[in-house]
Amino acid sequence: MGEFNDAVFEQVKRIPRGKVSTYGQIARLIGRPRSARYVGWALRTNDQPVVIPCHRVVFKDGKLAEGYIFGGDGVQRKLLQDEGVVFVDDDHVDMDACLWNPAEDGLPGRPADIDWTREMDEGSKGERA
DNA sequence: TGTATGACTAAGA
DNA sequence: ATCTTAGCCATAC
Repeated sequence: MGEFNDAVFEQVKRIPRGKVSTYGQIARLIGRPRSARYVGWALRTNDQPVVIPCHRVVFKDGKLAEGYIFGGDGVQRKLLQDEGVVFVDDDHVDMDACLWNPAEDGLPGRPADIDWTREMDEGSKGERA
């Protein structure tokens, strides 16, 4: 395994029930803002249902990954809905209401006024409008 | 060893 | 909304 994978799982496990995160958001949290793609790869190689709530990780636009491995089509959506996640249609989570804000759950040293819902790249990291 | 390949995302067409 | 391309990590062969 590697630090990258471990860091991914560490962050995914922090996603609270009823909320979702995105691949890109996880990537930024572990300091690899350009590696969103490999977050999915990490989860792929270690699907531990329940222990690691990877069903709470979705696309930035709220869409669910198509080739979800847990059990097939619709399973991920059902899991999320059971947790209280709201869907705007069959394939899209209501990101406006359900996107997890990492700065909200007592993370030390992280200003609460950073807008984590916005994409950031290396250059603008930590800056606010 | 080297290469191919993915549960992504932003930007441009 | 859909399609392409670049970016860049861990694995499988």
